Amino acid sequence: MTERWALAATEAGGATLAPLGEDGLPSGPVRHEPDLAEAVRDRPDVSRWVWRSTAEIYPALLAAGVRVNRCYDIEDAELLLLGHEGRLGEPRSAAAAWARLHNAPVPADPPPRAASPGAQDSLFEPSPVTTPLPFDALLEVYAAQQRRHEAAEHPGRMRLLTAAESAGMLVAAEMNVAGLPWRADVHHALLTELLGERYAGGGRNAGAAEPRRLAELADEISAAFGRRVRPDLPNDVIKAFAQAGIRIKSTRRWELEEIDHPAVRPLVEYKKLYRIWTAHGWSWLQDWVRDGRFRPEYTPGGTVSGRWTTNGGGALQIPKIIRRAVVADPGWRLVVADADQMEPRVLAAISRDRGLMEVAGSHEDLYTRLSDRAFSGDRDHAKIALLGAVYGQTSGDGLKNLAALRRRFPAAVAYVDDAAKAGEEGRLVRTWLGRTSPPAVGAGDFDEAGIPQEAPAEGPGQDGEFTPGYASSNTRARGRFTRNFVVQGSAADWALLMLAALRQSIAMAGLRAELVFFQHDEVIVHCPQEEAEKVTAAIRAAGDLAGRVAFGETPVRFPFTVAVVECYADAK
DNA sequence: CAATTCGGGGGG
DNA sequence: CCCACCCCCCGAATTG
Repeated sequence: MTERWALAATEAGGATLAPLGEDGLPSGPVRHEPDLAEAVRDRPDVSRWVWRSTAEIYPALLAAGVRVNRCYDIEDAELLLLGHEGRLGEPRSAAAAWARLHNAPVPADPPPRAASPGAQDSLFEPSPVTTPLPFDALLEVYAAQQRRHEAAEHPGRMRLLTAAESAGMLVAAEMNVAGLPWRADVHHALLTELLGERYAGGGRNAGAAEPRRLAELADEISAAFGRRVRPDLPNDVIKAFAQAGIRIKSTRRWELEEIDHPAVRPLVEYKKLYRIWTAHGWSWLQDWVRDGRFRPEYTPGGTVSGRWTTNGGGALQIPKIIRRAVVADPGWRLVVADADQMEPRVLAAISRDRGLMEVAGSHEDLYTRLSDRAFSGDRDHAKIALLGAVYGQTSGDGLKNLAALRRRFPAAVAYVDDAAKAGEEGRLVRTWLGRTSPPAVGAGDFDEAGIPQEAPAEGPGQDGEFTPGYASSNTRARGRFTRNFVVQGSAADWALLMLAALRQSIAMAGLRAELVFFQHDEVIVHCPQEEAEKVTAAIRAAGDLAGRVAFGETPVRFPFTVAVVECYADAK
């Protein structure tokens, strides 16, 4: 039974819904029911719910204990379709889409909601990226979107993309409810261990005195300079070094570590601890951790490349040391799974470079295999060369090694070179599934004030270099962006499919396991200890399945490093 | 006064 | 190699 139904919530908590036919238009009458969750619960055979916005409607269903198998998020699809059509920047609300269909005035999108620290209460509030729209108008937009998929460069992949990102929306909403297990007591102990006692008074850092350890380090720094220096003010530090006869351009850590001065050690230590204090200190804990869970608000596709962002709490930048506070519930485990060398494997799959596919056709470390074949066993050189190719490195040792890479893996390097060339020429590029780069920003592609640009850093002339003789730095930056976009974005495509497959298999197996964390190439599943093995297998299977679904038959493998741990910090 | 930019450092 | 890609977050400095 594969049925699609459209669903909208009414203000009174009811539902408006209708079955949909092949063309995306209603195949039966529109119904009105008094209870949104009941309406969904009563229709277990519906295979996909079509609605305006997952963030708007799904939290209410989850709060009522109702999960759905699949959905189609119209406003998310609108964003992807507009991007594919080269119209990114036009309003993406369903109301705007409807207006475009009818040549009516197009309403602007409402501004995005700001982060709401620790807001338990905001959990179940609608998250409005949206302007109201009548139900039948919404259905019109959906039907039109179905037709727009057919006009895409690869309709099948585009359908996969919108379906996968809709699944990502479900995962995000469910992870927001589950939360990442977080032991506030462990975090507190850790802060005290690192920073010393916190001075009384402050809920907030602002205005509060520094913790003891920071104050001590500040004193050490001042003593080393022989005068009072504020270590958190870069200007002050640069001046102090200048008076000591040492000229530095910035106070970045690696620059400080170059110099020989007694202030360096405490300064570097201060920076490390200061960062923890301000970004993951006591006020962070108070703002973001409730009832043993850290609940960031995930935004699937929050970046241009399709990677996710979070709307507060910095969930995707948890420092390694702070991960000691992420601890499974008693009797439960964290299954921490990291996709191995995801981006080079994806490059192999999308470029279909014979040599690179062979290298990536194994679960073994990709960089080691690469170095055995092309870099006489030097893994670091192999890794730097590959990353340099993907990032568009312009200087350093990577360039030398890039020449070797180009000889051995011509199709792979040509793939990213072509993407760079497209970017420099102002063309759009797409990920494997069809997520499309935004158009270049500055109107013309010429540099400000027409200042003549120097020739590109040619270095020792590489053969096969495509770079036109004189490209502005903006143009070259654009090329690096599109070069990286096709790889990073296609990797995000794969990760999204993997996540969707994992979510499905956990549900199908009837496990109590729950997805609690996702960070580009890494997932964490929280599960009863006895489920850990099944979860591990499910993750590996999801990776394989995602590879096949995204890229078709390919020799490329997508292995994971998996750790079953009680504490996140103990993984890898 | 609030909003924006900068410098630095965390993640992948 | 600390450079190249995508981000978030903070406090201070600067700008409106």
